[in-house]
Amino acid sequence: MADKSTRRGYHHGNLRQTLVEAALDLVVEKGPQGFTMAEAARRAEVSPAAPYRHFKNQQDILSEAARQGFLIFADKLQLASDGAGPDPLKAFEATGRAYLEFAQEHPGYYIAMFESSLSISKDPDLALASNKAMTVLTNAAKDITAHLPSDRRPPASMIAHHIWAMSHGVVELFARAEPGSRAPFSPQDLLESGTGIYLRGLGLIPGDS
Amino acid sequence: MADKSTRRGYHHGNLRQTLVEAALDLVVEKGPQGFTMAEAARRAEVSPAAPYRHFKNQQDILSEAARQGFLIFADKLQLASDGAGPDPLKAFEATGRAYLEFAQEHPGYYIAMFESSLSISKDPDLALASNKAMTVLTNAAKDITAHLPSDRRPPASMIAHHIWAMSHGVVELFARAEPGSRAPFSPQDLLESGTGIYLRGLGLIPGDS
DNA sequence: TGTACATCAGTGAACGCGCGTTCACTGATGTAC
DNA sequence: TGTACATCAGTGAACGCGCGTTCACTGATGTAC
Repeated sequence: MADKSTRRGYHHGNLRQTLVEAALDLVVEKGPQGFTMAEAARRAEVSPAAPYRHFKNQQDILSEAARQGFLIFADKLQLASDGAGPDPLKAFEATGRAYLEFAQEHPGYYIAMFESSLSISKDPDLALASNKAMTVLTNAAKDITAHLPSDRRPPASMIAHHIWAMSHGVVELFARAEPGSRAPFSPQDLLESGTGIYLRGLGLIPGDS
Repeated sequence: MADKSTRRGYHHGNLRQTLVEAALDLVVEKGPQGFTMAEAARRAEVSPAAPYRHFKNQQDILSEAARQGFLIFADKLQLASDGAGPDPLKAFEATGRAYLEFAQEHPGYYIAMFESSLSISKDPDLALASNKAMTVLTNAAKDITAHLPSDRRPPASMIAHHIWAMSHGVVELFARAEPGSRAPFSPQDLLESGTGIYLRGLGLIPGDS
């Protein structure tokens, strides 16, 4: 209907973020390495040289995408944790659900963050954002272990790593696959039941019920 | 010292497997998409056209690599399970350790199998090999749940999926990273402690000890 | 309010490159008799 | 054992392609006075 190039003069106005979003789409469509500078520029309807006004190089766009992703991710986890009421166990479970939800709602961010093999430690901004997310998870773990007798209390960060690993595994193996291909269980059910059994193992859920 | 092209006449003799191995190396060095037909041929010291005598196209090499990987993987898991003695719990734990070991010993296979985004369901041979591995895991799960009261016994395949997810998560997040970057715990410790807590949650390990 | 000028954010053409794949070919090997 | 011939497994040159990045440029915007 409308002219495609409406309201676009010589300057784009929002090219930086548009490029990041193009990268996110591309990474979802073609895999973490399927993203190219040229295609991103094409989708943003600018010349192939334009992106270099905003990013040093190809890595740099992905890096920025991952950074944004970690921040949104951390926020979402925090929000879920905070909004689950006073019971730290409920908060922890809500955080796990939020993890999976994030991966499904924002596959592009998730891929940029965890599958594009950029070295987090090399980019301070990225490291900061990543740590922020990890901290939310670790805090949630701290809250649930606070009630455990100290002789049966594993380090909170270890628990956080366990849950992170299981969540990530569920996302990669069962949430990304073609529907029905790999599991007779939904990713949600798998993560919920898995963390449930795990939490019982910690002594936080009674044997029955 | 020796002439590099010693004992290589017009025919290579073992090009098919050599190419698969080159692909495995490349995939480790440059990521799942970093593998190229041309580079694989170069490493095998044949012309760029030679690979097409053995493989239909690029996908086809990766597919074959993954297929081999699944078979070796299944064997290794089975061997670990069988060799752990009569206690099914020990067998299950040994299987988990074998999973991680495989990923560390054969990163190329692991990447081809789980990170190169080939659709397993499209290649029957690949599906067969993949199922074989999954079956080993499920059987190990079946054996440990056999002793549980039936009202507290989750489906074996669900348990298998849980353990698979956690193992995969540990591999991807903590075993592949640059040393010391992400975790204060070794991948081995993380997986061992994680499955330990999980098995306690199933009621298979007593509360203490 | 108006003007000169610096700076910003685009353009478009070009570069060199490596890739996947195909083609007609040829050397080596295996087999029927 | 020897020979004719089919088949197998290589070669090397070529194709068209899309990519990342750079360059000198130019149009648009913001600012000092």
